[in-house]
Amino acid sequence: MTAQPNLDFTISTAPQVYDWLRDVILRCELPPGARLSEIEIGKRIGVSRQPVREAFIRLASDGLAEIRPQRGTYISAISVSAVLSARLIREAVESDLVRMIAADADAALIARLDHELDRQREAVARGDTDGFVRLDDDFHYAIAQAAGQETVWGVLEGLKSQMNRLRYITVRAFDAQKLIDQHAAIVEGLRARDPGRAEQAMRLHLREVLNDLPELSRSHPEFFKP
Amino acid sequence: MTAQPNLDFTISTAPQVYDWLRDVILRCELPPGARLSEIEIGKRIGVSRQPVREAFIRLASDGLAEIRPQRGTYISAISVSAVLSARLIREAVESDLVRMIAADADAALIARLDHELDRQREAVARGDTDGFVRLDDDFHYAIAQAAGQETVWGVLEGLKSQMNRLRYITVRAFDAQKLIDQHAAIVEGLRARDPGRAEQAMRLHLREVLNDLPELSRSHPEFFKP
DNA sequence: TACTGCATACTTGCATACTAGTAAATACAA
DNA sequence: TTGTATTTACTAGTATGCAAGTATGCAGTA
Repeated sequence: MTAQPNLDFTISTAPQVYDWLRDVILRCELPPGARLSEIEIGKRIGVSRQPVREAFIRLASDGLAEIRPQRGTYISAISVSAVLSARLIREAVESDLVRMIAADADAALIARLDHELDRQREAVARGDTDGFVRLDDDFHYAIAQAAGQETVWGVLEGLKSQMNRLRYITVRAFDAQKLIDQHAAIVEGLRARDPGRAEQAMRLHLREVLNDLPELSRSHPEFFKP
Repeated sequence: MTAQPNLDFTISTAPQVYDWLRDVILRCELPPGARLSEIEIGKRIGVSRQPVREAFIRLASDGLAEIRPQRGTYISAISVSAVLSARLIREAVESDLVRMIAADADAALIARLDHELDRQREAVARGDTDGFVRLDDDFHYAIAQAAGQETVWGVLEGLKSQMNRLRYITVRAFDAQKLIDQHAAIVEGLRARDPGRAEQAMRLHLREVLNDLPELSRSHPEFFKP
């Protein structure tokens, strides 16, 4: 973790420090359990303790950091129960969303989703893992948008933060082709205007993480907590 | 808003200030749009700006306050889209939970929920509105608990914060009897071990707020934002 | 009366000094 | 060598001072 944020001193620095640290944590450049220091980070980016401290407070309220008074601040371990909760909530919500739009899925929507599938295949073909992760998000956002529920997607994004770190400590490269096939199954359900089929495809897709989580938490117990 | 928090100076004051202000805001003792001041609140409870400021930062990241640099800090207006999103998420998640437990709802669970219904009827009989609100939460928590998803309920509680304020600006007293009947319908679905019936009863119940929201936002436009 | 410009009194953002609590290294004794 | 007391370095929590942006009221002008 040597990189620095690009600070714009014409606007408040504390939120910029927060955005930077959040990104660093979610990418596991600072691994769970790593120690943070107000002074050390302040020195590195050229500000006092105060803005760094305010960033820590927000990270702690997100569950991404843990402030132990008079002891130190640490990157939170990944909470297995938080991951499972976020997954369950995603499944419940996104299966409802896909059901809502299935009945009158028009050609424009199907074309949009088919296009997203093409982009996903291209990313996998050129081995662009980070790009695929972004496109995966784009696909799910497109469905929320079609349901007119962009705000709901915003809430889900917040919940996903714990799950995000999982991708970076995966033992083996995750099977992007499998995920694309599952996306395609969802689109097929929509193309057929079959709510039940689209819903089941979505549920199956969002249960995928359940396959990897036990193995992950076994092989990296130091990164997890109950 | 004349009350003061009971500060325990053996532990950090900033989180106590946060808890107190959050409670005050959610009970609408400080209405949406009201102005907060670091100095003024600090003086009132006998601490400096710093702990108050840290409380403001957390409230802002919860969406309950809005910090306008060099201008002031204000209680956030109730976001209609946030309320609608929280409602949609609740419906999706809780209908899934009730479906999960319907198939093997045992006598102990039914007895527990029947008991909750009795307590709700008692609260209404003695006109204890605040008590009923708490019991309403207890009922839904009991269902989450039966599904082994206490953590999920914790997440939902965070989302509900925007909805909480609605209860306190209701034009007319809300129809507690109607809500109890809806709760009872959910229990009937569980007693019959009928997942579909229990789910539909839960969905109907959680759509109730949709009836009041338009009227509320029309009659108190100053408390709402899109 | 209506408008402009400025003085003034606020606000939050940031830096810094100080306090108190923790933990680890060290000195010392058995 | 082992166990204990003490010192020391470090942490976050709080208070406070200063800087810079904003709103407001008032004086002066047309």
